[in-house]
Amino acid sequence: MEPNFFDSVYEVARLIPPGRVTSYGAIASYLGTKGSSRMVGYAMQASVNADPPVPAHRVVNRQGLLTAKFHFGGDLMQQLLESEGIKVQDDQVQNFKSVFWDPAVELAL
DNA sequence: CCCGTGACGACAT
DNA sequence: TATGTCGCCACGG
Repeated sequence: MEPNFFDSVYEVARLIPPGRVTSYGAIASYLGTKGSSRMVGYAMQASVNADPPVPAHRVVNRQGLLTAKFHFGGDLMQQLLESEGIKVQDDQVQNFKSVFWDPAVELAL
C-alpha cells in the first residue's frame, strides 16, 4: 500500500511544531489538493495506522474548532493541545490565529 | 464501474 | 452574522 497522498499528509502533519496547529485546508492547499481538505482529515483517521504516528491532534478545521475531538474520544484532543500550551475553550482553539501554523508559509521556499 | 461516505471549505441566502 | 447547500476528491464496498 503506497497511498502517496496519505503519506504526504502525514509528512506535513509531522512537521507541525509543538504548541502550534494547522487546518486541513492549509495542508491540502500545500499539497496542491486544496479541494480535498476532507481527504486530509480522512487520512488523519488512517494516520493511527501510520508510523511514526502523526500528531493529528494538532490539526483542526479552518475555524480552529476541534472537530476531531469527537473521533479522539472524550476531551483527549483538548488535553493534548493544552498540554502543549495551546489554550482550548468550548472546543475552540483560543488565539487560533497566533498558534496557526501554515505549511504553505512556514515551509514556503 | 457505480454509489455512498467523510477530522472541510467556500459560497449563497 | 448565522444557517443551509454544494463541491471536491480519495477510498471502501
